[in-house]
Amino acid sequence: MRQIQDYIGFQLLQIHKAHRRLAEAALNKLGVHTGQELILLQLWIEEGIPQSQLAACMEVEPPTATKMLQRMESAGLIVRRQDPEDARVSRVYLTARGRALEQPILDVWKQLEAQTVTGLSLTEQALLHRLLLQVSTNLSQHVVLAVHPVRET
Amino acid sequence: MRQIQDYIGFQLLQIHKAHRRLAEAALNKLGVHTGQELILLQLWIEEGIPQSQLAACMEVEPPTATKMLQRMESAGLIVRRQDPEDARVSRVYLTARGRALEQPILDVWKQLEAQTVTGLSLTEQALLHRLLLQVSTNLSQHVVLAVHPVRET
DNA sequence: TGCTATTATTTAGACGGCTAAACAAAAAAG
DNA sequence: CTTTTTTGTTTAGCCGTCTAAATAATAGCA
Repeated sequence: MRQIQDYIGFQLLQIHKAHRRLAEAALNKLGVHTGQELILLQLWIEEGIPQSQLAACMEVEPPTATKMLQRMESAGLIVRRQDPEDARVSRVYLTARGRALEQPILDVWKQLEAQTVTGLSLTEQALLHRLLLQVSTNLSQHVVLAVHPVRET
Repeated sequence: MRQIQDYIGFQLLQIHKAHRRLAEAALNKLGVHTGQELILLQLWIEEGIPQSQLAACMEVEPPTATKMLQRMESAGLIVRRQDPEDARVSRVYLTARGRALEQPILDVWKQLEAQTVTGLSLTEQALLHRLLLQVSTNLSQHVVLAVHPVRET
């Protein structure tokens, strides 16, 4: 049987862990946690969007967004204000502190990307990107895997 | 500037999320959570290993292993027994329930892998594997990324 | 108008992951 | 042989992630 270590799926798991480790270390120095920078990234593009939309474009469930935003608000990175037209929606805005993180965080991502593709030619990078796009598509189909029943001996 | 969506690092993040989603859905039906199956995987190879070693080969910190094993013990998947020779180490053993999960879980992984590489030729799969190996190596160097100071306006 | 969906957010609680600090037992040093 | 150091595990507490259920406010419909 093939070793689990040979599975692409397993490699992706390990890579993700390593990638996260490096990102976390760098972002912590800026007072941010991995994941939060993606929220900021969206806000730098479009400030004041409803948090439901923020959750959607991050592909995260609403409760996850709620928690993260609560923490980011406590940390003084963002503020939330109720929409005057629709009292249900809460819109998210940057603070000066949140705005000031744009360049440093983009820089962290840039360095991390450089580290990630070290030793790969531009051709290989493009190829990897294409292959990962296919994988991404494959996994986004929300198929239901068959699960064989457990027969206890 | 390059969009963050074009970064290999960002693709890896999304892929991991999707992969985890599918794995979690399938494993839940077997009464297991993602991550726990990797512990079982190791135990099917080598039962009775010290949990420090288990943590090491999963590349996870000791407290993480402790928590997971506590839950898995509550769930009746494993048991932990103190080593008689060295009272510090706790060795991990499978229960019948944990042993019975071997085939179903391997099957889930096999299906998930098939889903992952759908549409890729064997050549492309080998290529992807090789490229990911390089990325894995790149990210395993525990370099320290430079972090530019934040200048608030 | 008033009742019923529907929609946006939050709370509660579980899980994987981490760091820092406590704890216990064995090994090393004096 | 006693003290100090090292090693293995655990506790506490934080963060991201999820699901299920509660809450609140708008929109729809009779």
